[in-house]
Amino acid sequence: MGELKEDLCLDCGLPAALESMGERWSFLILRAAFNGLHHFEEFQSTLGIARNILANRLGRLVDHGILAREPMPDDRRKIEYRLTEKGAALLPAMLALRQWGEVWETGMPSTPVLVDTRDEQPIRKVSILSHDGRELQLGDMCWKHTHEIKPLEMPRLQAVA
Amino acid sequence: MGELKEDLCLDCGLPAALESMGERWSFLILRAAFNGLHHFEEFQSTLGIARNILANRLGRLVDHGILAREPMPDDRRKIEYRLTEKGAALLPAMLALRQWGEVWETGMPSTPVLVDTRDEQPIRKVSILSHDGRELQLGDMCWKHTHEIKPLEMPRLQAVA
DNA sequence: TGAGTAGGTAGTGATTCGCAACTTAAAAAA
DNA sequence: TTTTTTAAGTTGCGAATCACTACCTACTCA
Repeated sequence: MGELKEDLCLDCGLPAALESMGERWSFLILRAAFNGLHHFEEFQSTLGIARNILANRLGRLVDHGILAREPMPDDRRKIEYRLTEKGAALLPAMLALRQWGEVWETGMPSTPVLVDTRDEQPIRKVSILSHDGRELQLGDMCWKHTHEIKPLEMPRLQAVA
Repeated sequence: MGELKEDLCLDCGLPAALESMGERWSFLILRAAFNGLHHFEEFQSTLGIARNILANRLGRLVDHGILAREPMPDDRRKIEYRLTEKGAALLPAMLALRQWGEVWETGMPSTPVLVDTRDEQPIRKVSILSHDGRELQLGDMCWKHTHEIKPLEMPRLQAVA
């Protein structure tokens, strides 16, 4: 991929994120991992991905610290790929994309669905919230440079001391 | 791209979403659109993308209804690409991915940042919330099939009638 | 009418992709 | 112990996609 102009490359997490997740299969492999798959052959037969591409993508995800690669102690041929903390942190992005696909492409809810273990109720739609918890649409927001942002005035209760 | 096995292909919005957004440049073009860019040359000079690839991606995003293509009335050479409702709905996914990149790749906040127009405070981190608003981590959730989910018992106030 | 500009196409070589066949090392079976 | 099976890759090859440069075509403006 060509290089971005500096001001769009250095200061935004998106190109950085795409460095590891910008390839088509990466998301699907990761989704399978979130669904509890751990082994090469599981990914391969479930996704129908070519073996060399799968090997390449798993390697890349491991290189980026998104998956951890570990031979199983009881059968050292078996390699377990499991999500790292960094990989697990991609869940909101994955879900947001999946939910978008449900609403705007397939028109139906996906299965299976993530539920809160506590009460088995489905999670909310991923959305954008203001600092005080209101849901925001694109029209409710604008772009500011970091230095333009004023710290929030807190109710000064324990302040002065 | 090869075809997925049916049970992973038909019932999930993610592969559907990747059909339009699975290519590397798509996210970056869309980010530029969210940042207020509207014209071919703006995208080209800002992103440094090859012209034919840009033309191809813009066309594809238009085909998928994510961008709308409209010649400007005052100068009909000029074409305006603007986000459709469907395109704007990708913002949570884009932000989630960008925030992930900030935390796990660049290690610094991106600029510019989205703020609530009302109070100019930055938005919250995109996260996963339970139906009643608690923030959930991966360990707090599990997968269920749709038919296994029981409707939530509501406090029966106006129920019986 | 001629110059400039916005938005694209065309040609070309490098890279990536998907498929099938092969490899390697460990485990299980005989 | 030898043979077979299995998990996880690697290799080779043709097809598709990519990026780079140059060219093209409307339309506008002087």
